[in-house]
Amino acid sequence: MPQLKTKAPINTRIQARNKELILEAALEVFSVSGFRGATVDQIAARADMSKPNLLYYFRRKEDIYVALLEHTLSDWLEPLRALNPQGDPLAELSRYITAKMQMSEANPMASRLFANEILHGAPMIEKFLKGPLKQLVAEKAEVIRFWMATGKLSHADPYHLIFAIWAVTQHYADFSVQVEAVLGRRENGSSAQKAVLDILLRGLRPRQP
Amino acid sequence: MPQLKTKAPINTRIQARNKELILEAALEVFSVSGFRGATVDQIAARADMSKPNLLYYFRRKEDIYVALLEHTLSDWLEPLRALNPQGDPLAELSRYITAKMQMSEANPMASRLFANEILHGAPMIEKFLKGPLKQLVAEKAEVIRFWMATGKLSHADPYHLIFAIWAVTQHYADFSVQVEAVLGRRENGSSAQKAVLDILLRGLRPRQP
DNA sequence: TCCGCTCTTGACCATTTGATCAAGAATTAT
DNA sequence: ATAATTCTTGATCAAATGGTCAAGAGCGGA
Repeated sequence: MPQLKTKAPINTRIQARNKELILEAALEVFSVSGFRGATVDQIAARADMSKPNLLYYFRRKEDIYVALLEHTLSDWLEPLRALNPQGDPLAELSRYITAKMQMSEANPMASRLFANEILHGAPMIEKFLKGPLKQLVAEKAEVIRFWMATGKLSHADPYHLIFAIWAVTQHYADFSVQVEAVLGRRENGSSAQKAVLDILLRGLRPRQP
Repeated sequence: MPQLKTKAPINTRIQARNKELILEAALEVFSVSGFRGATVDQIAARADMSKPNLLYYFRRKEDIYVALLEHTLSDWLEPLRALNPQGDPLAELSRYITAKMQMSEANPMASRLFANEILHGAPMIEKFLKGPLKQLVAEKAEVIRFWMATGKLSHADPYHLIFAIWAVTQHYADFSVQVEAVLGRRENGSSAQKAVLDILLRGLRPRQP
């Protein structure tokens, strides 16, 4: 009797494990070399797997790349999502910036992966940028604008403030080679954190009445 | 009689013109695709030249890339070099930031070329980063520290302040795709300029005594 | 145990791409 | 003019690389 099994979309244990191994290896390779620069052989080698085996799980190189981006996009936005309109404005922004700095330090590879993708025109995540990201930023910019209107924060353009936070925090991951070359040493995460908080937030304290 | 001509290191008119054409084309291609992603064919096509002809002027793809980096590295530092210890601190920093924003807008391709190189570990310009760049930054950080010590600027870490300026100003060139996606339009250069100046400098005004 | 499905891989293929070469065209110097 | 030098290119090569295939190994359910 022909088994009418609904082509299980569920991963077997082996599939789950190997896909995870592949994504892990791919992050290392793509973040260093970019999409074009990375080779399937490199990824397979890092994942300790033959190339055809790897291509059994992801049929095309591009599929790995896209899966990787999707796999981390959501995490990337979490700190911004967590910005709480009811909280104290300076404390909320401070928490946001700190979270971003910690992500840069803990997972610079993911940061570089995105940086590379956007630098090259974001061909794979255009939809994401113009959709979910744009909407989330609009929402949070409104929150910031509200805080400013109520006098709890001095005035500044909320969008450009968010861009500045992104730029500065991700700089430490994306351009770490330059940062380390200029400082002549590996950067101490927490001292950079303090300095960045200070530079970005000091100007936002409301003037005393 | 055997011409004992000292293998003229001087470029002919044709050489000068064609090398310039090639570098111009190469900037467009490398800044979009990175070193690995760019192909010699693409560059040759943009330069309106056959591939062997291009390789007559630059024997290897890498030579074009290196020449391009060297060709622009110096320009890139000019605004920082121009920071004048004798000038008014806030005016000097303001001028520096404005100059960097204008460079980002006028020549985003050069900015992306560097961003890409550094993102990938700066294999070609490591020496530059650890030498000339490090030294220049040390010098200017000292100037900023001096300004702060004399009370003309409130205190902040000069190195991280410089990193923040780089990060924010170059963000508009390197991540323009994201900026435009989030804003839903092409960014107006001058409004970004104002916002950035405000965000970066407001906190540096010395508190009134 | 046995059967079907999943997993794994060596060998192979087609395309892309950096680079070479020899030969001819254009330019320059005498 | 003419010889020497510089410039240009079609043809071609070797290596790298994304992807395929068929055949076999391993695993799980009956």
